Amino acid sequence: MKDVAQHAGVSTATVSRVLNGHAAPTPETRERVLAAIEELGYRPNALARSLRTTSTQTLGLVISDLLNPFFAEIARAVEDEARSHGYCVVIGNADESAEQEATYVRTLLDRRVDGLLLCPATDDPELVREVSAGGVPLVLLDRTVRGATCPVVRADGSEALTALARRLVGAGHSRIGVIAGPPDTSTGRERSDAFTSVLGSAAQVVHGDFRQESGSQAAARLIDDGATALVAMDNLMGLGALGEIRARGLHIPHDIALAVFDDQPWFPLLDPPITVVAQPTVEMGRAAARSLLALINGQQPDDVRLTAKLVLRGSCGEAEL
Amino acid sequence: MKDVAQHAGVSTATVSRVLNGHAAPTPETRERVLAAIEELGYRPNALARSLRTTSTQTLGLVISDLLNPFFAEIARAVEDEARSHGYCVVIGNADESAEQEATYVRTLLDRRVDGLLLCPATDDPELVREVSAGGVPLVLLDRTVRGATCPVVRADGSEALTALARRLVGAGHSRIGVIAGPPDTSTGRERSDAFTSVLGSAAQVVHGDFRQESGSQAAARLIDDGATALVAMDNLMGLGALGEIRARGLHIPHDIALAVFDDQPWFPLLDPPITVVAQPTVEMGRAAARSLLALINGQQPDDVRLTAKLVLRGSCGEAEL
DNA sequence: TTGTAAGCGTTATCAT
DNA sequence: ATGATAACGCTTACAA
Repeated sequence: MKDVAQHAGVSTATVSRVLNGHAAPTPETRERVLAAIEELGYRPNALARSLRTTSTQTLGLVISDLLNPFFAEIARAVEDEARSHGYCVVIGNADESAEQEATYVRTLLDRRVDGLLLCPATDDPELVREVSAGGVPLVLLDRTVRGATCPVVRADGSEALTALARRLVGAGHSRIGVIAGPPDTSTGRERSDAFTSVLGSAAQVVHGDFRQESGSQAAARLIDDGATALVAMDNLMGLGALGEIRARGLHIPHDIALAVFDDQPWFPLLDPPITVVAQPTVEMGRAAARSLLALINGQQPDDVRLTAKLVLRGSCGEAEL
Repeated sequence: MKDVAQHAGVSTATVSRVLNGHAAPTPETRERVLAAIEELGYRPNALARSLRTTSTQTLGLVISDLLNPFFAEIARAVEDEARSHGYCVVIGNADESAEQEATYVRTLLDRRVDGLLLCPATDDPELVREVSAGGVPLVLLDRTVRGATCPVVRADGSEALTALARRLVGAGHSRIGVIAGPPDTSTGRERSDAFTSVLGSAAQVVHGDFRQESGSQAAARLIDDGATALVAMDNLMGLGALGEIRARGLHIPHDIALAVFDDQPWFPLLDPPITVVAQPTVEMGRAAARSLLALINGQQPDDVRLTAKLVLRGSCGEAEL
């Protein structure tokens, strides 16, 4: 910057003014400075700028699992929305581990992100408290924590799930296996509760960890126990369940019905196509980013509750109904 | 930091020494400083530290498309490797757009990442030159550019592709449709070349853009032109091709054979399972991160060339061979 | 309109 | 072993 200033025959203050679009500099000096910048290939140091202004124009996003297409879509939407407001997004991948999540949150805070988007790995409000204590704007995404005091953006699947439950019962299923998420996550509990509340003793619940392997194992147990329908509460566990069904040579929906929470681009391509509860991922991501930006700008955004939709495709024997 | 210093009755210099694990401070003072840090909940400002040390302990990763599971896996591997060396990764999503890619690269450079991992959107060496001119360590991943002067990490699929081509010809296919990537990307050209070189006039090539929609369109054209086998040169275009095949009610492999470059967890679950050329994504990501770290440490890592493997599963009529 | 200079939170040099 | 102090590259009163 000093070089640029010298080159243009001005002070660094003037260079800074030109850089920041201040009204002050004359068109002439602006011209000269711009020329010098061009010639020297000067690029401002964002670190120094941030140190001075205490604003990084950066949002932190800590997600549970980058390999989960659900979160990948969300990350993409967050990024799009943030970019359109001149913000950058730094993504942290927690891998469904509470420790790694905490590590990432702290790293991002240390780097002074202007705000944080968090998909909490567990219910524990401790980490959220820590962030809030630091005074950093925070929005929870997809999942919430006990007694959350910050805005939350999520999708409500209860209606779709009860509709699905009724449908399965109507189709004659009396032993329905639920592959649920961890009981210490809000989505893990809520989805399972919404679904089973209609079912009573017809439902049998096995908890997984939102990953493929746990889906296979849960499916195996439930099938062994005589389930005639399986509902996986997240797409990765759904993938695992599907694998187990195939491995056993069972036919969908004749031998066993299957439905999955979260849609995937390839679900319609299976035979039969998979019935799902689809979350509005893009809208969730965008809404979360908007809420966070509002918070950063001193507003108090409300919680956002979008609704997930049941998409019937045939894997629950819809054709026969 | 000043507060911590006061609290502990020392200077900020000593606090810094404790923080950075210098040998100097006595166990006693160290103790006092640590206590003060704890009590005040002090966290060092990474921006200030970086400004001073000119090291951010951060790697930049600019990938073509976060929604592409291939890149998501790579990102994950890069992050794992980087973390194990105490580095953070900032991911930029270029969306297969050269402009957005350039924007991200510049943003990351402005934030003074210690090194950059780039999956170039096109062949154009301009951006690479820009980075190199800035003296920032750079490693190319998956794709290369014309006359690249920096280390490149990629997978070689030519052997697998020629084996696949021979197999298809042996199975009697004389009209083989190739859904290739953009001709201005190294992977787009190389894969298509490797595959068609064995085929001669039996191959018909249509270029897509590495995304699902272009895969459907290319498949439609090729099928209309009488192709009896389709090979998609990336998993997203493969997904599109599969959709088109299903939409037309064609049966794999009887009506048409299909193979895809890049494996996916759900490919084995289709009926028949999809034959693929599988890239070692995790190793690619890790190798790239390692090369970059080596570069940062002043070494001169060699190019890394891993090999992709042909996985026969049935979608090319292997059972009948 | 422009320049001078202080300060953002660190680290590192040089004394002590 | 510890403490002043300058410096990192920038922004922003305040003065001119």
